[in-house]
Amino acid sequence: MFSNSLNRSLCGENAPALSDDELVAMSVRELNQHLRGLTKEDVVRLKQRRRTLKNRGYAASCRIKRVTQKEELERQKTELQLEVDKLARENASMRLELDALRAKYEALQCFARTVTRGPLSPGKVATTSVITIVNQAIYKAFAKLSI
Amino acid sequence: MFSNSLNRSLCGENAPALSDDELVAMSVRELNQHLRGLTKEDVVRLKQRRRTLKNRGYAASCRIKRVTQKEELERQKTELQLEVDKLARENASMRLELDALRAKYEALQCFARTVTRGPLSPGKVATTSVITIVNQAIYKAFAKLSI
DNA sequence: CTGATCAGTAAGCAG
DNA sequence: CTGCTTACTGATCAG
Repeated sequence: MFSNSLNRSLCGENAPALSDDELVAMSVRELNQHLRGLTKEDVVRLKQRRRTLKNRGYAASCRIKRVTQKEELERQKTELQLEVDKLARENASMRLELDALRAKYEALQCFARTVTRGPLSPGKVATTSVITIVNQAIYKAFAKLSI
Repeated sequence: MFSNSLNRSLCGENAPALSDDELVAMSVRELNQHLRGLTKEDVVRLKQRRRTLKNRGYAASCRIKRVTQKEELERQKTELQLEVDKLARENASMRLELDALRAKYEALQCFARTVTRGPLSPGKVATTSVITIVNQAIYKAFAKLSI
């Protein structure tokens, strides 16, 4: 907002009349060297100008930090949303798998119960026909289960 | 930052010398009434003061909005994190259930295959002993499966 | 014109 | 003192 190139022309006296960039980048030791032979008032003025320039920079970093943190927050939010979606998909597919398996298991269990219902007793029925019945049941059920 | 209560005492002349709060809350129509009989310069000054006061308020809302949005973002992030945790737990328990059911299913399937291995043929083995073998196998396997 | 936002400034706090 | 943050201000932009 302010022109740095004007600083030199403003001080026609001695001292190279530091630009804003030079002044703000200067170390304390360097600054003290440039302070030699200046009025106490000028020293205060120069130090205040330096402080103001520094503040300008601090304010800028503060703003940058603020937007950076906001972006980081939004990034994390997006990441979490993706994870939620992924887990939800896994969840749904597992639920389907579980239901399907439960159905298959129950069918197989049902068949097994059929096979074992009323333990086969020899002599009660003609054994040959019992065997035939068992075999038929087994083939029918297992075909249905595609075992 | 500035004392509003001082405004009245600063203008000893006519006009009640509006406080900041009054000036900023005033409608344009009300403002025009207070503008009667003032220097063109004073009118400009008063309008500028009003604009500055308004700006002060705008800046405050802007800051409030900023922190509100940040808090909202963090709230959403927390919410998503909770959902991730919940889904992950559901996921883990379903995976366990699925594995357990798969094991049970495979055991039952294994038993079923044993029962049906080499379809029973009458006459090849004494039917009575075949039936006994089948029953034993059934009871043993089903006991293990706790059907 | 009104409201919102940006960049600069000073005040004030913390290290 | 240095660095950061906040409130205020004027400039500027959008509606």
